[in-house]
Amino acid sequence: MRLTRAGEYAVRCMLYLSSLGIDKIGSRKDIAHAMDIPDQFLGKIAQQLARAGFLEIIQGPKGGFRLVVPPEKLTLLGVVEAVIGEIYLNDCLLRPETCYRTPDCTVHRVWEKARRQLRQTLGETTFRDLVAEPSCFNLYATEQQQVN
Amino acid sequence: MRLTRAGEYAVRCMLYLSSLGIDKIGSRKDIAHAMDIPDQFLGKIAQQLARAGFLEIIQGPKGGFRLVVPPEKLTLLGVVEAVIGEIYLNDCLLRPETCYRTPDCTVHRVWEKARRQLRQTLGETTFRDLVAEPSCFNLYATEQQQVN
DNA sequence: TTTATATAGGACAAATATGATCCTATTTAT
DNA sequence: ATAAATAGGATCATATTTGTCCTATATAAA
Repeated sequence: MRLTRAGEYAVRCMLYLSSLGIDKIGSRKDIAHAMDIPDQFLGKIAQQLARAGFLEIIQGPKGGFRLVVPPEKLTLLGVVEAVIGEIYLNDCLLRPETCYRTPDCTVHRVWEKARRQLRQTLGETTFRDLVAEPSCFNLYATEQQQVN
Repeated sequence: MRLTRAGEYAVRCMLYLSSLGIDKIGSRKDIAHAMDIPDQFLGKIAQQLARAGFLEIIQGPKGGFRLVVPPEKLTLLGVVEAVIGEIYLNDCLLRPETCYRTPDCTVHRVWEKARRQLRQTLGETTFRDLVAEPSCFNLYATEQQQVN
């Protein structure tokens, strides 16, 4: 019941790009190094983030990733779910057909509430919020920014 | 980010025992059949629930499992965590040493809040609540009860 | 227009986690 | 004593996760 590495890496990547700001390209190698993400793996994750419409991938020399959604429109929930899929906390909610009396099952209702709260909390957190104050990783991004 | 089968089975097992009430023994086979849990697997899970002090395992003929905690003292959180371990939603919280500035990391704080809410919601739900109204599975238990 | 740089994306491999079963030992009611 | 029931170690099967390799493709710059 824990966020996967891929999900964690996605958040780091978007933290980096958010601190760069919109329209500025970060190379895959730079991001991978700064945020401690395996380079090739980051490529895969970026594809998912691109499909979700959060970043644009630029090929060729001077290529890399570019944020296309302003950080204040980008939520933690969106980024995480783009990579791990929509969050369900139990099978019962994901596959109601396996459940006998879904609508009024008490257990069901508790998990539904838990899920709603979780997605609410992640959903109301934007990357603007996250980058505004120091986080475990955005210090790397700012270092990088000064170097360039 | 989903509850494991083992966790789900543990909940079902405790639902059954809660509806039986304290001091009444349910055989492993009966529980497995009624709640649709693989018989041997249920054995393993029961061991964990026994270690957590939620049920007692009785060997020999007429053996089985017996609830030792009143359903109103038994929470969904307790049962789930007895089987899958304490809930953390990301590695960052589980292993703060891998994190560079744990205390004031913004990302960290969001996950911490999410975790607190989740554990709160699961923790305030008791098995008395769950058995009081119909759930996906307690109908089996009551059928069983009538048969015996 | 060629070359070098950078990512894309399919295939695949390794590691880990999960789900479940087999088998012998042990407990206990009768 | 015997039979019924669970314990618990070992093991297997499967799914998921985390990557890496390799060829193709795009593009900036000489």
